[in-house]
This record gives sequence, structure tokens and C-alpha cells, in this order.
Amino acid sequence: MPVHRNSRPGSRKRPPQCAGQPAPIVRLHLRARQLIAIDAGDEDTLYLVERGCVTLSARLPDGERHVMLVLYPGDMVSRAFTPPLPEARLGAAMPSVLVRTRFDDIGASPASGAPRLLARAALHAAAIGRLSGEERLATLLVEIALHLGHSAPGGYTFELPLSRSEMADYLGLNPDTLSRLMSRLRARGLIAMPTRDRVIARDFEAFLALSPLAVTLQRMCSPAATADREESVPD
Amino acid sequence: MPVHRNSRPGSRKRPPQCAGQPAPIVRLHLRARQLIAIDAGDEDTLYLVERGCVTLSARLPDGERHVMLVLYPGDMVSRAFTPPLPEARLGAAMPSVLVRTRFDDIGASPASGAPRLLARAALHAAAIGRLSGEERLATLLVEIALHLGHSAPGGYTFELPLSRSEMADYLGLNPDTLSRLMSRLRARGLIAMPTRDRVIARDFEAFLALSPLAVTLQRMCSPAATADREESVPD
DNA sequence: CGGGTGGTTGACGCTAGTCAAGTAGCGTGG
DNA sequence: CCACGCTACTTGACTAGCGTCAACCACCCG
Repeated sequence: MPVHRNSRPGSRKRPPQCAGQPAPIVRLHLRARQLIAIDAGDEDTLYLVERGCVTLSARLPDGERHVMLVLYPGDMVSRAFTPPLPEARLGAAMPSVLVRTRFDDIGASPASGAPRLLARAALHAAAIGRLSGEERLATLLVEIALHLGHSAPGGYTFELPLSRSEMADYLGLNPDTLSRLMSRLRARGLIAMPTRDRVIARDFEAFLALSPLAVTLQRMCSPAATADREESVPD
Repeated sequence: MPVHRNSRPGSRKRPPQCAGQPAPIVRLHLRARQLIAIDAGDEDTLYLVERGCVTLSARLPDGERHVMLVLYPGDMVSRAFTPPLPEARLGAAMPSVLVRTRFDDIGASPASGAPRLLARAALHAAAIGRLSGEERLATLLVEIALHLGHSAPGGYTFELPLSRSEMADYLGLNPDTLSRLMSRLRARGLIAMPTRDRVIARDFEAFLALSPLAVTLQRMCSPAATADREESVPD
């Protein structure tokens, strides 16, 4: 099943591309938790994250669903990037905007964007394999903070786009352990959580210091290269 | 980086382009354990594995070296594929032949080959995050067997190109644990090891059954035969 | 206001990490 | 050829961290 329900008809802008023709470029407005299957032999289709946050997951042979990558604005992904596991799909972690297109139509190589994701996946594998649970969690939080956070009066603030289970799953922990780890960070005063899915890091430096990979993540996030594909759609 | 030409000059496929000029295409013959640094901002240089087995590793902030990928013939890699970690390098796990070139010179996109490695890295992350130590080890052994092994009188046979530490490192285990796990497989009769770096799987089916990802690995190795045969996905 | 889902927390067991001692394989030099 | 010593590997005893199970809580939706 492609898309459950597309965006509310009257909501934000409808770009002209998808107005008149059966255009190869379609802009998808996803609500939180909405899913897109990318299962089939659809190797040519490319999804570009324009806004929001999207997970790429698949089912493992043990029946569990595994979150392979977390995608942020500027990332692009295709089925060819994922292992041949069943039920590969994109899931909007928060309200997101995707652009679906084909390689030919944007004059891009089928592999565009893959090196960046490969570097991220390799670093993620290193995190899972080499860091303690707490460090892994910190690494994910830092990654989310760098991509989606902003400075605010109380401290550096960001939303958690993933549920506890998804985070656990992405980090190779189980949800119980993950919950305990978050509680511990809270108890130590390193983060505050006004609601379950909002995090405030009062002391951002101390927060960054929790993850051995924070510096590396900063280098991966900041380069100007990040911005060049972003056709930021102002609201 | 010095190159030791220890292979016969008339190596089959190609005329010796690397003979006279400072050509953009250079064929590197590596002895086991030989290293190539790919540290610098050498984003344009591409390495293609022609024969053998090569690891891609980097140093983590904790000072440890981490094996991010194991590369087999047909894989290509560039510095742009790796996270910005220090001391990134290729290491020949066994006598290997690499082709070093630049993207322009082969008319390839800078990203060629990245999707394949991304799929492998994502699967590897899943293995590290979700499987038990024994299953992780089995997954690596299966991967090596599929890439480098062959049927022989005593059973399916392959060399271990990686040292115990490298294997442990790649799998997110420590060398002691890894050694114990290998001993256990040996004790159960699932593998035999005439020498330390040679493995024989008498019953290849039983051997494959050790890894929950064996089916997926088989599909990734033999792209032609992928089809969409959904193999047993136990629930 | 009640049921359901997702999150939190405690008690306990098991897997894998740590430390340390011992062994096998291999290159070097006599 | 053997003796030597180095390194990689193996194995045991102990520990710590994470997983499992279960009870409980908080929020959401009707």
C-alpha cells in the first residue's frame, strides 16, 4: 500500500508540479506515523526528505521490525539502499514532507545521497557495537538535537520524533532499558522533559559530552553540503 | 603509500596500464596486512576491490580502531563513504588487488557502489544491534563463506581473512568473547578448523541455519538470483 | 468514565566484558 | 635443526550491564 491518506486538501501549499500532469515528481505531505511501503522492485524511485523526520525500517527474520536509518531534511533514499528484507518502509516520525521522483527526472545518479547515508550508517553501527547503552542513547539524542533542535530560553530544545520503542530498536536496546537510561539522564539533571516527547538540555556542552561521537556528528551535520538540496518551503 | 608488486606481472584481465605512466588508474597489489591511508580530503579517489578481501577501518574517539566494512571483489569505496573519523584506512585482510582511480576517469558517479555498501552496512548494524553474540559471529562467517568459500571434499571450506581482534571489532564483541564463541561452534561440531584461519563447515545447511540473516546475505551475494522468493520468515 | 496503548520501574537472570593465566603458532637466530 | 621469544589466541573466574517479566502509571480516545 503506497500512502494511506495524503495531506489535508486545504492545508499548506500545493506545489505546481503535481497540479496538472501525472508528474513524475510528487510532493507527499505525511502526518506523523504515516507509512510508505517501498517494498517492491522499485529501485528507480527516489524519496527526498524535504521537511520533518522519517525512519527507514524493515522486518527482520525474527519477526521484529528494525529501524535502519533516521532521515532528516536533505536526505534521499531509495529501495536500492536497503538490504533485501521484507516490508521495507518509510515512516514519518513527525509531520513531514517527502518528494518522490525518479532518478532520470532530476538528472541525478541513482546513488546520489547514498555516500552520506553510508557514512551515517557506518557510524551508527560503530555506536551500537562499541558504546555503552547510555552513550548510545546520548548519541541518538545529540543527532536529533543537531538536526531538529534550536536554542530556547530554558536551554537547547528539541522534540523526540521517535517513540521509545523505535529509539530502542534503532539503538539495539530494549524499550525497558531505554526508559531507564532516559530516567537516569533526567535524574542527573542532564536533560529535562516537560512532556514525554520534548527534551531540554540546559547545559548543551555537558549534553554533548555524553556522547563520544558528538564531535563527529557535528562535523557530519554542519557542512554546507547539507543545505544544497534543501528547497526549503517556507510556511 | 608504497606498493609491493608481489604478483606475477601478467595478471590476466588487463594489460599493465600501471607500468609506465603516472596514470590515473593504478592497480595496487597488496600483501596481507598492508595498509592504505585514505585520510585526507581525497573525496575524489575511488578504490575498487578486484581480488582478495579488504577492511575499511577508522579510529574512534576512545582510541580504539573500528572495522566499519569488509570489502570483497567488486566493491568500491571512497573517503566520502566514511564518517569524518581520523585515520580512516583500507587494510588488506589477505593478498588483494585494488584499483585506484578517480571518478572522472571511469565516467562513474562519485557514488557508484555506495548503495550496495549502504545496504550491507545497514544489515550489519541490524546484526550488531539485534542478534546474540553467537548469531553475530555466525552471520560474519556466513558472509565470508559466501564471498570467499568453495565446496571441498571435507565440506564447505573458507579462509578467515580477519584476525580474531578484527572480527571481534567488526561485530562489536571483544576478542575473548569471540574466541569463546568460536570454540563453542567447534565443540558442537558445526565447524572444524584444521588451522586457525581455515574453517570447514561439514553440514553447510546447518551452518547457514546459525545465522538468522543467512537468507538475506545469500540474496545480497547473488544479485541475479534475488527474484522475490520470500523464504521462510518465522514469526 | 472506562479501556487501551505506551511508558516507567523493580526484581532477577543471563550474556558478554574484564582480568589474568596459560598455550599454540611462527619468525628469528644460533 | 632446535631454542628462544614474541604475538595471537584460548580459557577460566568473576563482574557489570542489559534483557526479561511483571506490575504499575499516565495519557489519549472515545
